[in-house]
Amino acid sequence: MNVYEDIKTNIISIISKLEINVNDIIDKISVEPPKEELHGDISTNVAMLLSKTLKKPPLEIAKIIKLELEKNNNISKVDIAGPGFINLYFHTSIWQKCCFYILDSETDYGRIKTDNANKINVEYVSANPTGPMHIGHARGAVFGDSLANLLEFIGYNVTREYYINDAGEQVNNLARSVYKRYLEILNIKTDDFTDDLYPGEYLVPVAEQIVSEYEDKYIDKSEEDWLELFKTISIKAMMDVIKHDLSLINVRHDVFTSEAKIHKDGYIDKVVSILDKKNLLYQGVLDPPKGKLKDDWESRPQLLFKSSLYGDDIDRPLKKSDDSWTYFAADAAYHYEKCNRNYKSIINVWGADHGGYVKRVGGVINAFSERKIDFNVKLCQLVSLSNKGKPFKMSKRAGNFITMKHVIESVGPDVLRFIMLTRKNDATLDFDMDKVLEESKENPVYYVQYAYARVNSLLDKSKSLNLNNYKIDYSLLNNKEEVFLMKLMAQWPRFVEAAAKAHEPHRITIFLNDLAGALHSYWAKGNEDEKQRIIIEDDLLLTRSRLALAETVQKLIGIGLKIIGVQPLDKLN
RNA sequence: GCCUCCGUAGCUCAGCUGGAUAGAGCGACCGCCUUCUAAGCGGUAGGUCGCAGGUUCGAAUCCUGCCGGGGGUACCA
Repeated sequence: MNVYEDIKTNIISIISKLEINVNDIIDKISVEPPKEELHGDISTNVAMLLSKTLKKPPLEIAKIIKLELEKNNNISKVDIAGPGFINLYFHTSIWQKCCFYILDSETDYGRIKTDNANKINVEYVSANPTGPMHIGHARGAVFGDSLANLLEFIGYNVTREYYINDAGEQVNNLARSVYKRYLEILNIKTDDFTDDLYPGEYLVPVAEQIVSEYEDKYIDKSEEDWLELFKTISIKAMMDVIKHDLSLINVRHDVFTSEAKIHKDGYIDKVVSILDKKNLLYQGVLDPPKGKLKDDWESRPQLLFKSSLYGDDIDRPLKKSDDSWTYFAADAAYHYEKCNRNYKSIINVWGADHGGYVKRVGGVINAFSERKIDFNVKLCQLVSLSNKGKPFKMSKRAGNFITMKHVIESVGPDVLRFIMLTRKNDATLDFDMDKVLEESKENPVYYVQYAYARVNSLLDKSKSLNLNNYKIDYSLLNNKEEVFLMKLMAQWPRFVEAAAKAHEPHRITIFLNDLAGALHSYWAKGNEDEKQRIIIEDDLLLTRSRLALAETVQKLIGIGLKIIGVQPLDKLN
């Protein structure tokens, strides 16, 4: 049951009797609650939209539509206001009906049945397997996972994917770093860690594992003898760490794709020949970048992809000066492989520092799919971690590198997940580890969880009252706070759908915050006036009905929390 | 230089893809616990939506140009 959708259908059927092409304006028709309460329950702009095509003033069109809408039994009053808005007022019974539907329905309110053909791929996290995850990775992980949940909720068949960057120089450096730790454990002197290596302590256990298995077999061997083995073991160990950390915040993936395998399976050659056939490759010389020129910049011809045809600033190289493939070449191959899996839509969740990469990957996807696959990159801006207002300056060198695991251990997975979704992805986010645990409205997580828990305490309290002997009667619920709650919940389906289509899971936390606030207000009325309490022992029919409303709110909060992956709490302390 | 994101109350930010008189929390000030959980509620004060143009019935929202801040700027991943 979706009141807004029903009214839109009603409006469309009305205007389709007029001599116009409804499809032209169907997406522009707004059917939404007006900001101003005085403007009714639902407002629509349809008369203003039709004004141009019908060549009549909006007010005249509004009058015609008004007459038709007045035939709808749920509507108590239709007003025409301002430049041509049509404002609808509903009988309270429709909100009561909707509320009953939410509570009674076995499926989650607002959920749309899965359409298996509607395949969508969401790639997120994809942290390099060179070390544990930090707070920035956490944002991408939570955002991506919640977005995947959200898309699933509105009926997409979602594949959750992780791209493992297990090829190239950085994983060789990982292996070299582990080799140094290996020598250290065996008391063999080595040089200090150079800039390109990973000095973190977290590699020591990996080296210990190798020592216990192979002893000193590799101490005096040359790199080519141990590199592959060390690399394989280290990458696996790091992926295990990452997967474990992700499991702590309930983030999971369906598919892990290995960059090394993309190389090995010959996808790059395939892609190069496809792009070449489409006349999108050439040998060329790039202009030096403007601004500060790097010391080692040299002008030379190289194999380039015509990404500038797809909105990129310049064409992008596929081969390095040593004739090996660039990261982009492998990434192009990876996305080609992804495109072959029949997704209608591909979403990549990246850190903002990869922003410059969007156009070229979009370019190859458009090239492969003939622009048929909808490609979206969601960039998550930086997270600045602080404690009691003082920013943490993180540097791997100084050893004050704060891992995601550390944050989870100090604030818990629910707080971490919720806070990560209190801002939209393209705004920077301040994460204060201390503030986030405060017992106040400063902390939106508990504000929502408290609302959920409060309903539980009502349920406990009411157990002895044998309320099941009474039948829920929502028509008893018509005071201001009650109707407000019901109207707010009726908006959920359109809200959740809009959030999913905009790829903005943070809107769920905002909705939950509003809903929790409305419940807290309702509750507080009972502090001012005993008759406004939910449990009233000498009116059990009313108690039963009010309690049902509270349960409905609780149920909807539970549905919303599930999308953002936060556990509801039955009790707060 | 170029690309990109951000700029809304003292602070941190929402604003439902163009709607009517711009909202919330924190901070400030004033109230509410013999009460279903006060991690809560109510109220007051606080705005040139960075600036200037443009698009139209209508702009915080879309376009252009500035100003300020973050990120990115061949051969890393």
